[in-house]
Amino acid sequence: MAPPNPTFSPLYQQIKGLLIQSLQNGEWKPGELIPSETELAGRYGVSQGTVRKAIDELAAENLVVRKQGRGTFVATHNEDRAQYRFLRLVSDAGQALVPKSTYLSVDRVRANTDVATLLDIKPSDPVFVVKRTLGFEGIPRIFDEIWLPAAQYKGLTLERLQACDSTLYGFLESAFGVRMLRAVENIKAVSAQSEQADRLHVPEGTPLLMVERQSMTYADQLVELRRGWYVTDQFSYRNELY
Amino acid sequence: MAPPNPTFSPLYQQIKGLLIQSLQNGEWKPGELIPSETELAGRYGVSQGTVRKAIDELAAENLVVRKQGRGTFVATHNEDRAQYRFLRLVSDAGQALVPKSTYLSVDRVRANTDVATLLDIKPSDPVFVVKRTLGFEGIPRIFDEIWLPAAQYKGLTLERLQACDSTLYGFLESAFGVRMLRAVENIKAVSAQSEQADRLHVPEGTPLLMVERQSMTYADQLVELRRGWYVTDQFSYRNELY
DNA sequence: TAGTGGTCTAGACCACGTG
DNA sequence: ACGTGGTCTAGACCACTAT
Repeated sequence: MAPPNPTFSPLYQQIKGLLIQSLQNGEWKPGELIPSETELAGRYGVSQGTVRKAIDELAAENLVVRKQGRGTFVATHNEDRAQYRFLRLVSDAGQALVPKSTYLSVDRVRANTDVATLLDIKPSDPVFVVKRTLGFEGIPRIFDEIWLPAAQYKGLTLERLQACDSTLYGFLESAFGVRMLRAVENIKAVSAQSEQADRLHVPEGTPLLMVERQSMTYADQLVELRRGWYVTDQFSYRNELY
Repeated sequence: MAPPNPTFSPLYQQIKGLLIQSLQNGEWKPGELIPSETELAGRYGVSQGTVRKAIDELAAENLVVRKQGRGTFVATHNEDRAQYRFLRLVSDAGQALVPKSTYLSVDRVRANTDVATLLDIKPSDPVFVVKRTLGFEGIPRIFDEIWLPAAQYKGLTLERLQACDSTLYGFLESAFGVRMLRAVENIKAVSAQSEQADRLHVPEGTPLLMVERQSMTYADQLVELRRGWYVTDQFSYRNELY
């Protein structure tokens, strides 16, 4: 007899929202243990199964990591073997590849309209431009140009990047509290222009994979734009479809 | 006091296995409704919640599709709006793209070692080679070479492909009962060779995205190998990372 | 109105990791 | 031995779809 509720939202979704808030406001930091399911159930006044379903979704989105017998941890780009979580490369021989990065430059500039649009900021807002290469066995095979809205990365310098021995995302997470949660990539084939050819030690005109990535943190806020040029004669970009 | 079971397998995983068997042996065909959760619970002698968790995983893997109030259906490459489930392209303007395919040839040949390895069959086993283009607004922008182990596609001809107005996967599903469930892609940038340049109306040497896809059906059995060359100056290959 | 999947609960027990 | 997440159950109720 009761009318159906047009704005129905499952309890576990609301709990999920509360958990995301606690993650976002830093109540639980990357790498830390969050309270147990029963404790959270008590805190929010719901059953343990409802908390479980909320955490299930967070785990599916890689915001947290469950470890049986130990607890649930906030996901981190550091110290996990989740290094290079977003970079899926396989060598032609079929092995996974671990690149080594070399930072070339960091500049503070004003965003052009192109970059501003893709970062959802105002044109002429300040951004850092980071250039680097990723190499395998000493040979640079990826050249990245990375735009970071300056507002969220105050104090970024080339020296700090070069001094850091973790992943870029690991560094940005621990130094600026910016957590990369999700990204969208658009991939094309292009011809190497002079700068790319130079950085990658290939002739101009060499076909390169161009990967444009927009990365997001909580609430889908854009916090990185990146264009990478890949020399793919020894390896491939790997993707799985379901 | 009881010793832990080293070969522990959750009940819902076993149920999932039974459900997959029924899907595989054709008890429920693509597009059909499968029995309700309560009925399956009765059949297997478990609770409805256990069946639910099994079906949850099948739905997450796109083997079945749940529709609230109606039931659970076997996934299909036909009649769904799940057309081109594995092809994620976006135009530079940001819209999704719906290609139109043109079949060029079908040949029955013996697999070379390269193809045989990637299809997990014996060299010199017979395979069909299908060539086609995908176009947008009449302009061919993707050239595909598709290898299909002949054993599973008896009677495939160019005429049948040309006569069919559904997706390739939709056709292979209804004509041969082969369901593409999962695929792995390796992507590179290459220079257009003569055949590709010819088919795609671009000069030789044009940078092309080369997408090599291995497709699998139940039990991860390889049932397709495909190499596609994409002219990516008007659109991109889209990928989402989590 | 009947049947389906979707949510929520409460409680029991198991497997895993750590002391 | 203890606490955690993981499984399983049984039952109640809600939302959606079809008839």
